[in-house]
Amino acid sequence: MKKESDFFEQVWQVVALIPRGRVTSYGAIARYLGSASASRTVGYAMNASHASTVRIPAHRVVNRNGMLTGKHWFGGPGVMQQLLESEGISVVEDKITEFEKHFWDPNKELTI
DNA sequence: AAGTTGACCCCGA
DNA sequence: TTCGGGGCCAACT
Repeated sequence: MKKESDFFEQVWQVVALIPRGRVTSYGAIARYLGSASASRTVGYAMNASHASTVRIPAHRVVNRNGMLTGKHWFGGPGVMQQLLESEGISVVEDKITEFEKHFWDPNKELTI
């Protein structure tokens, strides 16, 4: 069988499992996949999220500081923030307020 | 095959 | 506090 479980698909799976109103970080996903230092690759996978057949809530994935680094990739500035606010997440200056409260760690919530 | 890129993360000055 | 450099992994050219 062809390895459907590409790194991208694994990332998409985790992101797709993010509950509404929660966010996670690239590093957390990378660790969940086993490659703790592959945080950069996780972001790269997000770039290819549009290739996935399922909708990938990439707006729920932010950097370690809770900053919306990839908002520009959503087709326009403010789109990512609006999506987060729509889920009850406050975003100020491209940063998620109370990021710790909204943080969702796959290693913690999900069982490997 | 080799070099470059990327929506990152960590440490030092 | 802000700024700079290094490291890590996978995909792209």
